[in-house]
Amino acid sequence: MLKLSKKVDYGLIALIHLAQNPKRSSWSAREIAQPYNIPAQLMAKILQKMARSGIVNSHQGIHGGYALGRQPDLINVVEVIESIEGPFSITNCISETGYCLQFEKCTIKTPIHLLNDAVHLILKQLTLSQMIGQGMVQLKFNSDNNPNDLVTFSSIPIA
Amino acid sequence: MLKLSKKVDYGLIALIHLAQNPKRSSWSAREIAQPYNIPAQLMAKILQKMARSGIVNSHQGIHGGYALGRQPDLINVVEVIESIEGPFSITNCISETGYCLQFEKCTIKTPIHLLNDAVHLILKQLTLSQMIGQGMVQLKFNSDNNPNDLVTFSSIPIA
DNA sequence: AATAAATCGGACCATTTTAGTCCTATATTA
DNA sequence: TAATATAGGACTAAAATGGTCCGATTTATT
Repeated sequence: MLKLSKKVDYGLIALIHLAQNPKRSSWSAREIAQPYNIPAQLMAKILQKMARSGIVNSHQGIHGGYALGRQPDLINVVEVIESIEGPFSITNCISETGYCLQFEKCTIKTPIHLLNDAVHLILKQLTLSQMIGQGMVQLKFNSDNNPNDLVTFSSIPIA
Repeated sequence: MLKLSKKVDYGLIALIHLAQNPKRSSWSAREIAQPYNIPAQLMAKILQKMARSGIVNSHQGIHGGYALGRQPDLINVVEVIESIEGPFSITNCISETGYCLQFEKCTIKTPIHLLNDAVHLILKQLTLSQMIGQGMVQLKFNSDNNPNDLVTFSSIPIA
């Protein structure tokens, strides 16, 4: 149900690790995976996918490994998700090739599509620099009917 | 990846069906399921779950069936998700009994928690009355860094 | 009273998705 | 040339989801 996969969790952990250790020019998949008890080969696969989309740079060879491909403020969560799992969509009928039996009579297309856009925007706004605490508060939103509901992104836990 | 399940889709379709047909006091699971090509027994299970949490009322017997348990503006998407799938959480480590191997060293707890709250709030703001087009635009949000990004919930498609 | 049509709910099975492993090839440095 | 990395496809294992079956109960109608 609307869950982030472990692979994306692992990808984010890896990126945060790289962002927080900028002095080393390169980390191997194994080095990144070990302290978090993540299977090294799985971490390697995830880093390879992020490398294909330019989120990280890789180099092979005996002292090879991975480094951030961009500055932390230019890496957002949607990109990470899409690099690991393909195009982002909250539902089965958006950007889907398969035929949907409900399609013609489907009454939820419009609201779900709007939900999709809202979640997509939130994920796009959350960057790696915010996650490592170097960004200012960047995204906040509230609603017309409940102005007291306010969510503020900050890397510092909100009391 | 962060997908709404079919069961939730079906639940929403059922609720919209009930909301859009207020003249009939009761619809059976089969009647609701049929026009959308949804398996009737599965729809029955979903309606039963929504009945347990009061989203719909049920009555047994030969002319039994389901009706909305509340006004459409008092039913939101989070409730529907939680009635069908249990407590809402975007990740594996929030409200989880199982032990997380990454927990002590986990670096993504805080950002993921904030993401969770943001998505939760969006889902809470979207009500059944909005989905059937009887609500005004109710939720909009933007961000400090990209004020032009604006998502507005409306049951009328935005051009 | 009997019957028909509905909900209730647990057990079960099938399918799909996700997580993780294995293996071979290639690159790079010492 | 040996050691240690990435690249990537194929495969297997595990978990989540989707869907079915069945026996029990409720209730309106005949």
